[in-house]
Amino acid sequence: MPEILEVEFYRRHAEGVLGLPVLGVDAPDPWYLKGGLTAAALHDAVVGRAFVAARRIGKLLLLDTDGDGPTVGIRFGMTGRLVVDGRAAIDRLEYGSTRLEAAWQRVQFRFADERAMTVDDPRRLGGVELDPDEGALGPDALSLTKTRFIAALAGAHGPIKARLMDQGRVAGLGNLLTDEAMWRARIDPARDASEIDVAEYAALHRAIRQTLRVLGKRGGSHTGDLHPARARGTSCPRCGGPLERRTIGGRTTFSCPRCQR
DNA sequence: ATTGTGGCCTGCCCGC
DNA sequence: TGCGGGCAGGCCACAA
Repeated sequence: MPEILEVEFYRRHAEGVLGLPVLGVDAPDPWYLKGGLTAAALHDAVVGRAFVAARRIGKLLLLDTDGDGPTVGIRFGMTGRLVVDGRAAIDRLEYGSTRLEAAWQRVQFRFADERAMTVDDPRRLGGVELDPDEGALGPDALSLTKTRFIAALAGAHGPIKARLMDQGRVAGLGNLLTDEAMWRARIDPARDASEIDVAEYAALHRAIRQTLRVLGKRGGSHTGDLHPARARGTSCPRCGGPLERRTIGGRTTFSCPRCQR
């Protein structure tokens, strides 16, 4: 699913249409428009303008328009893809589909010469809104310093994994990346955040940085060392011991009870 | 205020 | 071969 790495690929993909005046907007699915946005309002807000910057905070893609125009915020849920001129930024999406069905097009921005940027989302778990609340998100995981990471988790309670996936504390980590980082840091995802000491938070920060760097190079959040073992009855790729499958923070969690303490 | 839970959505996969 | 049920999880509303 799109986690921070995939959305960063989408962001770079979106840079291909910067500066092009928007000629038209299609938004056939009202459910996909969030924060009271309507297809007519979206049309009025962006047609005649150009996107001038493609930013990203965590999993939220932000497209700034020129002049005093609004910022278009796009969330991709777990199956959303960004298609520019008929080409997807990512071919394979875990739990998604490789197909591009016309019925899955939720929002499309059209430019001259038949060019277009489309949000394609079979399961409709994503959404588009104008001027999203950027302040509700914590520091971005791809540019996260150790100091800001520790500050972001200060005072947190509950399973550490749930807090890492809390976008208000750290923005960008989803289920797969969090499991991979916790496995690399050798910390039990069920432990209470308030009982993790500073040295462990430093190790966790290093593991997050490493996970994002390595999996980013490999091509996405589904390329982790732990990922092939995300099935019942599998063993730890490090120690060979049996992996544990639990629900933590409402999400399916794989961890190694021998390696992770 | 912060954390926990359920539901949304629908393609896909497994078992019968 | 077809079909039904379970599963996937990012995000939000709501509860505690």
